[in-house]
Amino acid sequence: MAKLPAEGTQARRFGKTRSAQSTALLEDYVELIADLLASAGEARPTDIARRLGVSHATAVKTVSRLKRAGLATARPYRGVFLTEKGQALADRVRVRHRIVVDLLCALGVPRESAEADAEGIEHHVSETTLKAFAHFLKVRV
Amino acid sequence: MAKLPAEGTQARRFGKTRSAQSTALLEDYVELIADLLASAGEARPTDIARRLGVSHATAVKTVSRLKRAGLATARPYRGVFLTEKGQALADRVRVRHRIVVDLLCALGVPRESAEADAEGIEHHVSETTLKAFAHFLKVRV
DNA sequence: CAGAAAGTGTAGCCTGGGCTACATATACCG
DNA sequence: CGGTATATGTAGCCCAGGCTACACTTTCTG
Repeated sequence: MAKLPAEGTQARRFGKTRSAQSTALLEDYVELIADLLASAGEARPTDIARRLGVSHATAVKTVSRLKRAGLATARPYRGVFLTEKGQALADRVRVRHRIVVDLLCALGVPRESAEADAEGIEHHVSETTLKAFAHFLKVRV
Repeated sequence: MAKLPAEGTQARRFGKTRSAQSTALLEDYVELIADLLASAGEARPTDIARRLGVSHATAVKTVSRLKRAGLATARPYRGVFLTEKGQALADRVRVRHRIVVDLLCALGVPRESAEADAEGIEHHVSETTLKAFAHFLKVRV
């Protein structure tokens, strides 16, 4: 609408959105694995699959992608663990998730919706935006 | 942490996020096509491709998915148009996009980042959350 | 401690969304 | 009006991320 952005700008944004999507899944897995390790002491493919609502085969396949990406380690029949890099990512993701949920709640979104939407939103929140969220929460709540 | 959600809840959220991703692209296309039709009078596959930063072949393929989904019509070498359904979707998407961008700006996110992040975020904002955003913008700005 | 149950892994299939390469259609001009 | 440049469409490839089916471990239990 009368905006007519220089075509390169929009293209760049879309590219970024696309690549964000490819890492989103890995972030979710890493976050969940960290959670399972912390709460249950182990992260088994079946647990992961159940929590994510996918088949165990899908979970196994994705875990092998995590390994390829250097985020996790796993030995057959012995559960999944995070590498340092994976753990660091999990920490970052958890912090970001909290902030997004808190922000939505602060804006009046009911807890349940906030949790659900945050799951999708969080992967697209840049550092800059995250800082703005955190700042808003600090001064405004 | 220590949350241990009933496993079904989280699974449902992830499922929703996944399906949101599959419609996200179609929403982007529809929005862009509406934009091109409004500003240039026509939407050609090559323009779409350029704006989205993909090859024209990809654009053509996706347009055919839009057709299958009943959102667009296109005749060979004659450009792309939206069906009523597609136009309605475009309108909804545009409104949502505006609200998300405005909200981010209201929270102190610089315009440039707001536009970029909104591109990814908007597809995951539920009706409920969108209403909360709109309400916040009304009372608070 | 053997057999059943539960978990794990592998293979093979499908769809979406990218790409390049090539062939065809349209449009623009000398 | 013919030829070049641009746009369009098609084919075929790749990878991610789902799935089911099947085979094999591990664990639990009578």
